[in-house]
Amino acid sequence: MKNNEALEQFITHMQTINRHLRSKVFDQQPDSLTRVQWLLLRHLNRNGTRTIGQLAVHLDVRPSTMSQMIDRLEKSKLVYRESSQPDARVKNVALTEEGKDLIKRTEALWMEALNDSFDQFTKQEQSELISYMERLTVQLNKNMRN
Amino acid sequence: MKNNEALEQFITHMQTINRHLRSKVFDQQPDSLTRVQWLLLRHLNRNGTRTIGQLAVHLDVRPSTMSQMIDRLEKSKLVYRESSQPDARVKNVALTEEGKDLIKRTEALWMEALNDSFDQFTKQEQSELISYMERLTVQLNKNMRN
DNA sequence: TAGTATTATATAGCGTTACTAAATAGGCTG
DNA sequence: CAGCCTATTTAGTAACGCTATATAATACTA
Repeated sequence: MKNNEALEQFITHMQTINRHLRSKVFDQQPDSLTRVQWLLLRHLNRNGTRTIGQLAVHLDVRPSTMSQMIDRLEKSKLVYRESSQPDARVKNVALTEEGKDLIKRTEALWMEALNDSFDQFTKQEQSELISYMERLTVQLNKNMRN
Repeated sequence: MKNNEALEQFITHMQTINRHLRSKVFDQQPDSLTRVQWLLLRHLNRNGTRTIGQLAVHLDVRPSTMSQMIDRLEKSKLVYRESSQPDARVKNVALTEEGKDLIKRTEALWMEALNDSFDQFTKQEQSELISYMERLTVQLNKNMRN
């Protein structure tokens, strides 16, 4: 198998799996959130309060984009902004109780479906897979710095 | 490592790596294409002519969305539609020469950057990683059918 | 074969995403 | 303190993505 072919297969699988991660069909939950909003809320739920800038970096969008996304989520009462210290320019974003409830309600089915597939691997296989991906992540992030 | 934690790490890495796959920063090419347009064009370049419906399934969007995306790419003279047989309703989409040129010009750097990271693995590791992802893909697609 | 149901795509409308440009306020440095 | 940089906001615009609807083509059934 030539290298280009291996890489191409990898890319294809990556894109396929990621579509599952993003798919609203996947979790089969009827709600009014967009895919991106859902992912953003989940990220906040898992990782806690984040600044606008951090969230923008995380999703690889401009801070202005993130600010406007947070506007809409604030309007929906799913997140709130609060000022931060020691830098008064920074705004932290956190989930409201309503936001937390929503994620909890909708995440379980999503996780379960992913787990159904992930569970086919042994513990060792899981570790190995994660190790590969971590190595890739590290290297890709390095390349981004160059 | 608890199962939920392993899965969470996997998800995080997946999302990080995929952001690289999608990032226009990643390929550092100045052009007027959006990320989604670029991915779509590349898909056509690699896989040849596809129907609107097929493309919609591939990107997990509605056919109407895809039709309008193709409208814009047709307007830019990067793709063209042509009727298909034996079903007269079906429209095939193919790259123009201009579209092909553009992808060729922009893809090399993108592939090279990915390869820089992928190359850290031995051939055996690559095969193993791809095998894991294939197993995941198959299982996830099965779950979608249920 | 006629009528009905289903399917592939197109079109329009609307909210969201994502970018750029510009602005404001805060922080840092010489 | 002035100038420069930074974090976020606001506005404008094109693209994305959905729903609703329409049209034409195909498939199915009595």
